Amino acid sequence: MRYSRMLIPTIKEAPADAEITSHKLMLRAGLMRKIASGTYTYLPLGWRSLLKVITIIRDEMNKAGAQEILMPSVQPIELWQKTGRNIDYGETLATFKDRHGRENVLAPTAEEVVTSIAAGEINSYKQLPLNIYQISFKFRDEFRPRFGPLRSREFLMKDAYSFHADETCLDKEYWNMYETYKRIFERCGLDYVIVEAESGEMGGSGSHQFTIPCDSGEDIIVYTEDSAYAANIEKAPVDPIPKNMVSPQACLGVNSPAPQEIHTPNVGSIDAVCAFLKTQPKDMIKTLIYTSPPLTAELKKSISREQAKHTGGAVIVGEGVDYQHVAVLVRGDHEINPEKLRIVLGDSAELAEPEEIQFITNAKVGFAGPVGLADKVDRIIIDHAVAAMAIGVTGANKTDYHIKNVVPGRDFPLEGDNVTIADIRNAVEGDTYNGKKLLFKHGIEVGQVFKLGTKYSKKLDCNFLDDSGKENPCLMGCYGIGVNRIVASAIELGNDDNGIIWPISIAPFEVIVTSLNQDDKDVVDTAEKIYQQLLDKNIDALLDDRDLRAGIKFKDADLIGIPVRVTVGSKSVKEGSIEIKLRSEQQSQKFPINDAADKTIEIVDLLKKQLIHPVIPAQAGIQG
RNA sequence: CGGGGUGUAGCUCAGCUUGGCUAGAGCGCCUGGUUUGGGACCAGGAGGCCGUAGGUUCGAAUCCUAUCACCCCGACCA
Repeated sequence: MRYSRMLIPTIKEAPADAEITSHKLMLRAGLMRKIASGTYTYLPLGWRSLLKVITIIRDEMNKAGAQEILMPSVQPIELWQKTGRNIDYGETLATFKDRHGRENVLAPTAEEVVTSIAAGEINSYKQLPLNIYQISFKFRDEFRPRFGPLRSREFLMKDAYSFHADETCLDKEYWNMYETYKRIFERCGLDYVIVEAESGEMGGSGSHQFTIPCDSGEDIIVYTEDSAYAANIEKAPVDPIPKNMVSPQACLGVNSPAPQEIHTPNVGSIDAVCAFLKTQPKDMIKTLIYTSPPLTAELKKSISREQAKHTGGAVIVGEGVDYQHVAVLVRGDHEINPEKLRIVLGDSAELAEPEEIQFITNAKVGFAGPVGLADKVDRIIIDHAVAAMAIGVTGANKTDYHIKNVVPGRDFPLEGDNVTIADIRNAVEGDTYNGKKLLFKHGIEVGQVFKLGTKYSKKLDCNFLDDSGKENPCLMGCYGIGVNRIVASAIELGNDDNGIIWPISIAPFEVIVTSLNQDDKDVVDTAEKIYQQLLDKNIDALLDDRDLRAGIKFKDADLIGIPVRVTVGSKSVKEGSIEIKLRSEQQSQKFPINDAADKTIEIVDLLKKQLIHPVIPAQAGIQG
């Protein structure tokens, strides 16, 4: 490709709305342009990188025995209603009505479609296992798109789905994909970490996440100090805090002073209460009221204060569904982990509406507490750390009042039919797991493998006949990779003040031949010759043939981050040589013109070999 | 969705508090000349319904109202 003919609109200053390095550089290097919030056009250089990633993924997936297909982006909502995921996805699922009034969704993923396809085509165990995948655009109407391609509304995803007759077979394919993913990320030149993950809305059990550790990542990975265990924050378990470690006052137990109600007018927040009572968040007990399962949007709208009053009792009965109210207790300095809570509950839950809370606690939001709450809710779930508290401050279930000297176990029950003590909060600094200190790091999730089990096959009748003629639902696995995120995280990892430093495997070009003096025929001819030689040897080369000053060409080459630069200028050509410089190094090296192409090819090969990175720390003894 | 902020030239922004504008700067772009190994210099030039719609006023980029778009923060707040 000739630079003079290519659309590479580099800019000196980054547009004001770019925050993080990769986003800024992708705009500055002319890889993409924003068209609206969370939607981007990929320009020639950006698309080239994406295509290179796609090629690597496709190659490895095919080698692993998966077959590529293509599913539609527009899917009928009926499929989603069958699995109930139109509710789970909520607003993130973009829907529209077509001219006939049929409701469609813009695919955020494709479990429904692929399972319904498989349901139609799979009849016998003899057709199993099967692994099919696609690389296509997905759409998620993100609550808040940000960080450019890291959280965009439209993005490229590789999604693979496998079907199996038994657990052993699923397990085997799961690890096959796991190993395939390792190869993919290695070939992309990324340092990655594998962590245990919750399977989230996908359902099922068994999941690992492939994460690129870097500060701009939105995910938090948690690992033990000896790196023996790593998980994401949604999953990471914490050891219970031993009671006697909490406070010397623990021994006071029932001898603690009696609970005392205090007037705390308009003091709702933890911080405000702490300031008012001169206490600390860790000495407070937060009481949150959840509704499980979450109310539908219609039901939420229909809750008015009047209706709440008349609902009577803690249970709101929807159409054939029992809605439970659950009080969840965590320490003031801790955060509830929705995934852990979901597992304990066995169902998803959402914070209750203010009207419900008011009805249950008899107080404005901000003054709920566990004392006397047991009869008013269906369940109470208490975090280990709260159970271990000697004494604490809570809301009084009375507007503008709190209670101090509340002793868990004395002033509210720690056991009973509807009381559960469990690990339901996020790990924080200072926590341990298996007695080992937990450490934290930000990361970008670039891939995830799941065992889905029969969640989708049961709902969509994806069955097969086994060798005894009995019908069974297929066991499924699913495996996703965010293509745009790979490109963005490569830039997060590889950059300096001058611009991008690509891994050679996903760079838009492997080599840039910089022709410095367009008015010097020897220079032009030499550059042209080397460029042609490289093309002949299948090197992905860009010839900078623009009639511009040297400085601009160097700056642009650095900004767009081409790994190898061959510089052809008047001075060196006169003495029969050219220079080769790596983007990642400061110094260039001179070589005779005749050796230029061979030497360049040698360097490109070397860079490719160096891509194989060791897996850094903590992927644990998870495997096998 | 709640809170905060910003919309002025392709990009980065000034001007708005205290209306007087025939709207500015730097970068980028076009022309000519001098330069030419790390984003050159000089001269000339093109480019804006000041996000949009109303309103106040002799007069609005500036004040008021509405609306749209974009950016940042936000589970709780017990």
